[in-house]
Amino acid sequence: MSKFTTGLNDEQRRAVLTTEGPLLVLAGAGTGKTRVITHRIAHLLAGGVPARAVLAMTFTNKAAGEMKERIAKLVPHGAGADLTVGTFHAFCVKALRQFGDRVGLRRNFGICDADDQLMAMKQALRELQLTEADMPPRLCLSRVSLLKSRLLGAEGHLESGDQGEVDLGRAYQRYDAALRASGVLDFDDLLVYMVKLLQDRATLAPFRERFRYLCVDEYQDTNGPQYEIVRQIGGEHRNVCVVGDDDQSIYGWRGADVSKILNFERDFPGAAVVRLETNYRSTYEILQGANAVIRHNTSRHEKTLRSAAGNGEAIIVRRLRDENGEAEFVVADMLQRLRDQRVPLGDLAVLFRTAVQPRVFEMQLRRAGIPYNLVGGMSFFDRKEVRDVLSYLKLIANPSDELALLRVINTPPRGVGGTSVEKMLAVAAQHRLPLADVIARGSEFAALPAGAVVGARAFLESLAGLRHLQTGKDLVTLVKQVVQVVGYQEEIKRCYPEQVTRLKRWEAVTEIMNMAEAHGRMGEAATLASFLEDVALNAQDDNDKEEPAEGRLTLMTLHSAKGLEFGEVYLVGMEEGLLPHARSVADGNVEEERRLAYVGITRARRRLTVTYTESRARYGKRATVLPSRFLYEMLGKQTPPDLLHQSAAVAGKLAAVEEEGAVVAAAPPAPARATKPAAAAKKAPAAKKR
DNA sequence: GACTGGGCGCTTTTT
DNA sequence: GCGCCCAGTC
Repeated sequence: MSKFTTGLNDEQRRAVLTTEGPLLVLAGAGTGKTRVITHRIAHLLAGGVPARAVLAMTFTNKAAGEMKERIAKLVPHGAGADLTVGTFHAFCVKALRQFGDRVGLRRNFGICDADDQLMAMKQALRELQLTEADMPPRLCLSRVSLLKSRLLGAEGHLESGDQGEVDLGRAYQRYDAALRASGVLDFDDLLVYMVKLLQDRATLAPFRERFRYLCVDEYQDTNGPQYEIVRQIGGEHRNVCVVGDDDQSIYGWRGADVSKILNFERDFPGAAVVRLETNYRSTYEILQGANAVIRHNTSRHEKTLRSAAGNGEAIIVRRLRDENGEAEFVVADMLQRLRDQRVPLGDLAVLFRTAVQPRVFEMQLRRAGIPYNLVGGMSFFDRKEVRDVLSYLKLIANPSDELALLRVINTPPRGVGGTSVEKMLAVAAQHRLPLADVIARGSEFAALPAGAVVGARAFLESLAGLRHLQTGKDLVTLVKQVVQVVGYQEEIKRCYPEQVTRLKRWEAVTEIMNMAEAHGRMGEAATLASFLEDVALNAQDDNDKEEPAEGRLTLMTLHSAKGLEFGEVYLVGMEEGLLPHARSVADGNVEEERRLAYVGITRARRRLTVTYTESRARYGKRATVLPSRFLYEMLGKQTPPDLLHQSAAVAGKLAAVEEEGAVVAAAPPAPARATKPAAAAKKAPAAKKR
């Protein structure tokens, strides 16, 4: 026995005590997953395992932070200091900084974000003379990312008979070449290069020797390279504990591979399996609804959530006329809960499928004067000013960062327009020189417009002049000087005549200064490079901390709700076409949508309200909509076959439009509709007239 | 080279 | 219905 098992149920205890050999913990929503992981690690340490032998990997910084914090509370002061707890990406960056030269990386490689990726891809497509119509950059990027997340290179596509596929392969190659030339890696590369690194036995051996106990959180979200990293490091001693819930796998579209958790017992023969099914979060009624929905998925580990909390209120289902009515109802209901039931604001959340849905809710909430927090949306780091200033900094840290250079080469305008940049790039390609060198030696090349060269060169030289200010104590000075040297404040004034927007924009710039100041306090270890790395890897988190959690209600997508819980949840837009999303229906991904619905339902502790509408404005047009099949499932009803047909027809049309020209056999024509969508709602208890 | 309007096309977004 | 891209003007 161990003191770390007191207060745990039998299954949790078994998971904590099973320290040797492979272990799969299937942790349903709200079953105390984090508790098990943290107690298990504390138990390992108490049993004499040195902290430095433990490697725990998560997908988010938030999860990593929480894990560290909770372990620290369990073990004697300082005993957890040598644990390696972090995201896969952070772990890989650290390893690659140390050994990256073995796989052809520079020590000071940068990490590029989504925006840089898009720029690189656009550049690649331009070079290949592919128009955006032939090959939309975003789509191309997501396909390349998907390939990387399966550890696939471009080769397979280059030999394809299909021109589109060949183009994709070539774009993949050009894109990668652009990143390499800039000395940066994208997020997928961090994992892919780590796998490459571990392929070398001599490099792998010390990792295996050191990390004798592995733990992976949210294993259902593991992609190809991540799995490979776990398999390589843990493959010999096999002390690999993975924790996750296949029913909450909602990131398939970006490469997460549920089959990894479904096949764990095959991949690690002899694995112990623990199912955590006692839910400490929600009422019996809510879990009934959740179980009833998820039961309809076919490929899953069988699990049924049991409520430890006992009975509560029935799930409330409401049908509304349209999205405005939906928002009105929800906000009015919330107001009533706040006033009459004294429900704290922080206990309330509205969850939705798509980013356009919250708009009407925001309007209503503002009108009602209720403070809310919209999670997601544009992040601080997506703002133009932030991206611009960070690009200057990236250029100072790494003069060959061509992506950063291209972004700000004419910001503020310095006479280096698109045509000039094109010419410079052409010269660079022709002479196989970095863009920065072409600019520096501009006068040697007759083909270049003199004015543009002078402007670009002056810009690069002024940045180079600041390169000496890179240490921790000078980070803030550096940012201030950069902003001053390029004249960014004036640029903001020029672009935004309105005082209010101007101030907001400038605020973002000063916020970077604050971040630099905070980072500088790390002391000697703080450098410009470490600052940029921190920003790249922790961007999302810094966004989160802005939220004054209490005293605001939450609006967020189902995706961002995973892992959270709220006293009272409004799951809105429970309609065919929205949840499940029409696109997913068309692609045959209804099971992942069902998991999304399941995630939504299981966020609620004591009260769940599900709403759907009769009509909804979509792409500016109003259309009649049907209640979601998941609603029927949740209520234990047969989904009308009609509804599925109609939904498939709508989805089919969408797909046909998208694959223009392709002969897509649309679903059979919708039968004469006669379903009464209200039927489901009528049965639902507690539906009250407003 | 820098600024304005018409046209198109749309999920989700841990790092 | 909104934003983003490109094409057209000054």
